[in-house]
Amino acid sequence: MEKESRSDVPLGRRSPMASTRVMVADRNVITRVGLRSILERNSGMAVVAEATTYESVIDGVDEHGPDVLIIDLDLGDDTTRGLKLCEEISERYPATRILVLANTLSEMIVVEALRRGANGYMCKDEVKADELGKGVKAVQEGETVLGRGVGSLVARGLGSTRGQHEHLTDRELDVIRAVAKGLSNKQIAHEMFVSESTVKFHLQNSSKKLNAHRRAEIVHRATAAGLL
Amino acid sequence: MEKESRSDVPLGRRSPMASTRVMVADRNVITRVGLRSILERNSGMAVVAEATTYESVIDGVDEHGPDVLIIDLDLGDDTTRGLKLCEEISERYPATRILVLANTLSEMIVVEALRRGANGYMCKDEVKADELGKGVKAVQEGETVLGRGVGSLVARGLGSTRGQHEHLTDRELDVIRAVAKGLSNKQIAHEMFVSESTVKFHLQNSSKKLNAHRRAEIVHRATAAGLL
DNA sequence: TAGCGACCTAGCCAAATGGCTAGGTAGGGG
DNA sequence: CCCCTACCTAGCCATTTGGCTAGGTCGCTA
Repeated sequence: MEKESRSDVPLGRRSPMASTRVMVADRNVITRVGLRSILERNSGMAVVAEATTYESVIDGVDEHGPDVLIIDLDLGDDTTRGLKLCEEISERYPATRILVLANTLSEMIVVEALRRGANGYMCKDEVKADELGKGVKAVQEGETVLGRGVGSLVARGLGSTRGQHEHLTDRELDVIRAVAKGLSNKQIAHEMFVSESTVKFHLQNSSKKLNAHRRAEIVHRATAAGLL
Repeated sequence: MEKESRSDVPLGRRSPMASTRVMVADRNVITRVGLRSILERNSGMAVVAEATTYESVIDGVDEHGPDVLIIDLDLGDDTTRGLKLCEEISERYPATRILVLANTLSEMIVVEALRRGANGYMCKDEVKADELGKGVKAVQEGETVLGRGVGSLVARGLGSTRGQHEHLTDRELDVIRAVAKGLSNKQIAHEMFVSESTVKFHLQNSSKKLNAHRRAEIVHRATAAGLL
């Protein structure tokens, strides 16, 4: 509790104890309660707000101006919305640091999140209790924190020549979702009111972006990345 | 299905306070802490043991003889091990009721778990705090509990003529995992030291069991079911 | 002992896919 | 205005697939 650093933080909002004010965004009650318990008990932090939907995150940040927002990108059916949320919050509320707490680990999502303003990324299943408090503190102080497993994953990715994740377009995702349902190109074409060629076109592009060579692999990677 | 019986509960083990003794098996610290907090605070239950690996679950049950074991089937890389664990515990320790607390919802897994001795199935992301306590109590008293979303899922499945989930064999899973990696039948055959025909054979069988018609769909369903 | 399930192999054929080249439009931003 | 992106379409051809029938062995259990 001996930090004060950043003078651009709205001091009026901070408690006299200068304890870190945290907001938790996660649809899972158990996780919310667990985080609150761990953070407040062991690290002397205060969870000042919770959110369970994409809509309510912004409101919570706006109202409570937390030092750190701990967020699970998957607050509904679409992880990409979580990514957009990171971008919006880091732009509109630069005083609030963002620590992503994910269920799954995907290089693509990690990189994308950091690129859009997240200051840390941890994996729920890997993290240990004491690392959480330390991570939050570090993020608050401006560091970039990568939890267990995350760091090595990203490092491996950086070493592999390609830095092009250029996310899938809406149309590509539509096609991939249809492929996952087991539809043929012809069926997908019919369902989307386009020609079979177009479907193949989108799939070819998806293949390149995901670095896959077979539709089964495309589905697998997209699923693992939480894009489905 | 409404039953009321429940005079067959082993009273001898219950504490004088009649408080429920719970064991939690989950690799995720946050979930463990959250469950403990919710159960002990709101429902007057006691979490007497925790486990984070398949190996330690049996030991914990044996040593503490909990009334209810709350378990996430995915305690490592292989959900099927969680299923086997259900079977073993319900056989060797019939006094301990099993409540599965899963991350994902898949009809196949739910049915399989219940068939192998689980007494309840809830989904982490759907369940509300008060439902947890009630669910644990109900399970302890011999009821079968299906959490939010789970019940309707199973009901839909039962209505749809087919009750054949006959789980995938080891070999079939091997093939599916290879398919997910984007390998062709030829490559898989080579990797597994069998003929291409055999690979096709396993895939045909997998298709029927999962009710899929394309390898992409097989991968998707297997993934959704947590078999990957 | 017969039956069953898991496993393995072969061959056939229509259909689907992957990988490519080579075009087109519409909208946004420098 | 031009460039870039997302989107859409066409055709070609080798390879892969889906779906089928028809065999075989092994080990377990009724």
